[in-house]
Amino acid sequence: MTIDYAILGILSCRSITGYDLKKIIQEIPFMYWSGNNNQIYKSLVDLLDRGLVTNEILHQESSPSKKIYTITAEGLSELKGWVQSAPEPPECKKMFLIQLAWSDQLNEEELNTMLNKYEEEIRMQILIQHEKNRRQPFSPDRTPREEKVWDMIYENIISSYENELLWVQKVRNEIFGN
Amino acid sequence: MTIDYAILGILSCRSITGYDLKKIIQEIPFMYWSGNNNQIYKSLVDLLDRGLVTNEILHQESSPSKKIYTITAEGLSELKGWVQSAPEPPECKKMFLIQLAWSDQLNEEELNTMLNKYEEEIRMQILIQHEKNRRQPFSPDRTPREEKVWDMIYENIISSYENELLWVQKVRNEIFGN
DNA sequence: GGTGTCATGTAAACAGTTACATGATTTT
DNA sequence: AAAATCATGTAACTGTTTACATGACACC
Repeated sequence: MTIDYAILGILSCRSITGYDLKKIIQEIPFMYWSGNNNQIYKSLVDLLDRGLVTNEILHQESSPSKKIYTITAEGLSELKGWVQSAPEPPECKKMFLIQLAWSDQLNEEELNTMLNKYEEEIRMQILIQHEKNRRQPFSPDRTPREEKVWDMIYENIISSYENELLWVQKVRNEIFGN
Repeated sequence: MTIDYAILGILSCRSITGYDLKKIIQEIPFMYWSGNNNQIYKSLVDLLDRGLVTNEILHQESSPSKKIYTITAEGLSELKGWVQSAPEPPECKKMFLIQLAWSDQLNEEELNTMLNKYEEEIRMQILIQHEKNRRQPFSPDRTPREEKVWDMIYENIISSYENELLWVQKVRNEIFGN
């Protein structure tokens, strides 16, 4: 599971509880495990078994006990190994392309409405991204280089959406233009 | 299941067997259900039950019998309804961004190697896409407008990869430049 | 004689999401 | 008094991928 490496990465910056990991992963936009993410509890047990993390149980009075997870030396080298492993190409699920592919039954007005809705949706996503970046939920910032790298990651996401916007405009031009 | 609509769409162009559907879905790049895709057999049963498709069984001597699926009027209107339904934003899984996010353990050379590998991978994907387009595995081409739409879909995929290339170059510049 | 294609499917594994359970505390 | 937060987790479901099974035929 690749979420394992997302967990190891976050733990490489600071030791935290599963609950906090869950919130961070939900907030960081490029960690696409979006909705209520309960796989992390299973992953943490797995990482413990493999000796890549350890945990310290804090019993609190009048509140459930916390488990604070910390990455081990083996965890760090496992993470480093994965980071350097062969990168996969991006996998994009663009449902809209499939909808567009079968748009032949629609008249011009209906097709135009489709494109408008998509454009609006993309604009909304760009706003959401900017908002997420503004709130800065989590960023390691251990070194100036890392700071730059994280900036570039956020830029990647925004630029993907902006590229999509340009494309919609081109489609409209190509089909309805001149 | 969204693969249902991919199936309905293909059947809206021509009546074919499940086997052929499988091959077409595998070949069309924006139908991302990639590997050996056996869900379609289950989907076809489902679509039959819902009356969105019918099938005609051809018994062949000395060869397994074929089931040729045809879309019904209800299937066509179901498809039209879905096409016009609210579009989802693209969902991109970019593992590389997660790898990059935890690259702080690497030295400059190792980081540069990572970026080079990713750039190479993206270039490879662009080649594969162009090759797929060249072979033209399936395109409906029922109307000039549909032809244009399909061209734009292919352009979307290529342009996403090209945007990714530009981004890698920018990252390299931002981190190692000047 | 082994591999590949045609054509259907089943079974199992894995990944990811949603819903639910617990139980105390804090906020509205 | 109701809702949200803290903190852990389980169970069930959906979606996707991989592997396997069948059986005839064609190709090398």
